[in-house]
Amino acid sequence: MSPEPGPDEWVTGRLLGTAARLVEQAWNNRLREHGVSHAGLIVMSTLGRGATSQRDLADDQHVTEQTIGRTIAHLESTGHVLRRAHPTDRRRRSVELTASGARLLAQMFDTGERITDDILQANGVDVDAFRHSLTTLIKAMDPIGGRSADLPPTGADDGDVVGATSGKR
Amino acid sequence: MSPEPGPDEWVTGRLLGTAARLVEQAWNNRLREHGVSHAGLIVMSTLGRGATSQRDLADDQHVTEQTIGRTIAHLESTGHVLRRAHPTDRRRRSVELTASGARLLAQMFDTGERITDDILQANGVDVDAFRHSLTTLIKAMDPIGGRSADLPPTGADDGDVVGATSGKR
DNA sequence: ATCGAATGCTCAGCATGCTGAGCATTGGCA
DNA sequence: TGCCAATGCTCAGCATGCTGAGCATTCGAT
Repeated sequence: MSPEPGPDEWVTGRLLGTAARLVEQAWNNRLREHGVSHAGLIVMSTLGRGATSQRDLADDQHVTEQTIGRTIAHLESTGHVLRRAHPTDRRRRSVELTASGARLLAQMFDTGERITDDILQANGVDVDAFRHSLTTLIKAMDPIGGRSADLPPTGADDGDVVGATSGKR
Repeated sequence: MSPEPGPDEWVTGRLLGTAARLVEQAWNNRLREHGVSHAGLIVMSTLGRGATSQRDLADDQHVTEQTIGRTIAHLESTGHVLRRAHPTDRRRRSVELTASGARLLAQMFDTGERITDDILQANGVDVDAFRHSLTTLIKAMDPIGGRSADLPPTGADDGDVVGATSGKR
């Protein structure tokens, strides 16, 4: 018979999903006591570079505006984030960190949790190459091309992070 | 100390999540017309190797039994899968493919969609190394160690029914 | 200046994940 | 043999994703 999980190709997607889930879980376990989720932390880390609209956040995270809207609503309800009128465009809502949010972010920053990279390195995996593969895949598969835009360039060595796709659409 | 998206480590989890989401989406778009989700397809592909319990499926997919239970309920409601009493253990429910489910699986098998690997290869990424990195990460992070075990090794022989392991399309 | 398309956001509804609780069956040990 | 922990599954409830629809604002072309 066919004791195979399917075309070889299927394996990659499966592994990707499992790995992402495990990493997210690990983060959530560490973040639970602070009342924030992994998704929330990522949003907050982006906001740490300055206020933006939900639209820009959605593009940056590669999720829909509905999803980002709800996540932000949660962050807002816990007081980590604030939504106010956008200075020039009344359709938009400007999102920014509150003092409490900034404090939490800084705290997480300091602990500098290393959940994945140490494990990879300890097992002889080239982390940079691994990240590059992921970035390549994302760039190639992203349906909305390079919509994410005017976030300030990330200062450090993370060369080609997702959000770095330039070119406002 | 600069406008960074967080410790460098954060980037990996972010990329992983985004990539997994994009791949899942791509699959779902292709599977929608068949009334199956990516998660469902993966379950079905495992069942293609023979009936098992929900417990074993959960371990195999690295998700909780509650999650697998609901996914299977959906597959059952669309007639792709069947649950019956387990032959020896009345706590368990034996899950197996129906004729319709097997047909759909074979069909997806034949088309042999290549969503990720071609892209990676076209961009000079070593797919095997990429998979190896993912597997390493999963093995190291999996909280339930090696509970998923008694399923036949995935890569075994190749006298498969529809012979679509690769090379197609 | 006006009208229609594009854009930004929200609500409603569905699917996958997870945790927490609770029920039935098994299985090990006194 | 009898009892209690472990195991397999389900229900309830929450969070993140997505699609589809609908509303308000802005932009662009006439």
